[in-house]
Amino acid sequence: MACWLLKTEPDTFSLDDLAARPAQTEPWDGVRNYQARNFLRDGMQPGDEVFIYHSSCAVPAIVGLADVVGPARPDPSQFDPHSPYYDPRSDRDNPRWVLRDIRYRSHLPRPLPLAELRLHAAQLEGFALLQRSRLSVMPVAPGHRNLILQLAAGA
DNA sequence: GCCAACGTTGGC
DNA sequence: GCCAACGTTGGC
Repeated sequence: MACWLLKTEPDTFSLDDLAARPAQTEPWDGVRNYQARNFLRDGMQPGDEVFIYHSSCAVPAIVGLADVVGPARPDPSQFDPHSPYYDPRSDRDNPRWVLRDIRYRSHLPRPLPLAELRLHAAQLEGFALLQRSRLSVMPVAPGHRNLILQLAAGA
């Protein structure tokens, strides 16, 4: 079972917001980057594990865990002219953008700040989050996943 | 608020 | 198909 990381701006939608949703589940919409889209659409499987990361905030950090629920499906916001995610060039018969439904699992024992992850850069080599990547959906290698859980659980 | 990184757009 | 200009992300 694969592991992923999703970025979100907590001012817009936080882990707490996810936990407060009906069925603690939210359509993860608004992804408008092709590489991220491909991970969402082609990489993820139902049941996969997801780290939730808070970006563009006082302490950017990995804050919790969630699960992928069900298959990829077209992101309705791409067809909504009033949505900030509207894409007039997307074709209804061949939608360009997809979303996944994401269900809350847990908060980490403590948030794990990006600055702290950087202290372990050697062990996290290849982790897209540390390479100033603008990717909002990225894979997490098993070894990296275990280290993250270990750090969040420990000192 | 600054600015570096970097993905996307569009002229040629 | 190249690549410069542009816009956005996101840490600091």
